[in-house]
Amino acid sequence: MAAATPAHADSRSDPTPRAGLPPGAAPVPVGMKIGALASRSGLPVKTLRYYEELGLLPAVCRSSGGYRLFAEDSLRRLEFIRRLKTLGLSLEEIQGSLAVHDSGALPCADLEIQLGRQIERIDGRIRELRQLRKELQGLLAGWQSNPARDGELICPNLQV
Amino acid sequence: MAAATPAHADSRSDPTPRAGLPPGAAPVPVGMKIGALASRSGLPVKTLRYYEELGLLPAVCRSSGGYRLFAEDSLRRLEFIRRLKTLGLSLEEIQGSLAVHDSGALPCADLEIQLGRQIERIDGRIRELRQLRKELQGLLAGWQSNPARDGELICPNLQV
DNA sequence: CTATGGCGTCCAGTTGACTGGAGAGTCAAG
DNA sequence: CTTGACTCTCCAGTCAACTGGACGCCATAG
Repeated sequence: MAAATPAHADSRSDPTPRAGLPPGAAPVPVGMKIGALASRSGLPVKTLRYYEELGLLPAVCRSSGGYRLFAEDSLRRLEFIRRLKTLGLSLEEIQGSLAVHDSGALPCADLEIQLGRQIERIDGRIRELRQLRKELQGLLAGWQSNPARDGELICPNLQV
Repeated sequence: MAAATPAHADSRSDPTPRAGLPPGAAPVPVGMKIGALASRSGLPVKTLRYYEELGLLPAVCRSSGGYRLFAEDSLRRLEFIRRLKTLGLSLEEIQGSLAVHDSGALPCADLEIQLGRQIERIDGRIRELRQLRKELQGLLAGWQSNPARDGELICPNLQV
């Protein structure tokens, strides 16, 4: 069992629609089916279909049976998506960068802006959380677990 | 226009179902309708119904016409909810404290725990955000807006 | 009487990124 | 031919906290 036992050997799946190539040329598969892409990328099939539906992950074409066929570079695309997701970008933002890529340009300048914005969002969020933390801390500093009842107040510590 | 011009004078709305009270006693309304509570609390009617549905805001009873009637203390209850929401507690958590209150006890000890947990959640979240920020910062520190193309990489800066 | 407005229930939609399932078609192995 | 794995589309549900709308009853002013 040295080699030649791919879990999803999906090469010869469909009559590749090319004509007039020299016979004996290397077998160039037109694409992999979604299950192969799923197992190679580690993402669920459902997620891949969802990405395709959003336009993040275009399929090369459909097989005669209606199956999505993906190119090899779909894997790189998914890596790109995964990376940007871990950096906190939304799929919509990622789609923007991919659109730049698909237009033939490098998305780096675009991404620099997006990631810069992401830092700002994070800073804003951290500020909010710190403020909230401060408020909670202050509240708990003077907290009495068993205070005297204060009129109709639900919680005397909060004065409400 | 000194007084006596409430926007929603909903006192005499329904025949209060009490019998045998001394005549001449102060008019004690059995409750206010949802619109009155809405305008006095500043919350939308829809939200109040939603809270009631969740069990956060029990109505005293229904009028003969099927209208929810709320007690005066509903206002305090809503203040309590509002306050805890600004402190980041979920409605479910707030409901827990209200349940303690409704059982006749002070919710302070319970709340102390909840708010302590909230601080921990915040700390965790801040740590995550700081880590993410660091990663983004590091990435952008060496960022090249217009790098050379690197093979099939979508973004050379990210190496994906 | 009507007209108006408040209130009732029930159902659906919002946001984001999926996830689950039904029911049917495809395809290769045995 | 059958089986089983794989795939398709379409629809619904998840989480939270609402929000919007349709349709109909209730109550009161004129």
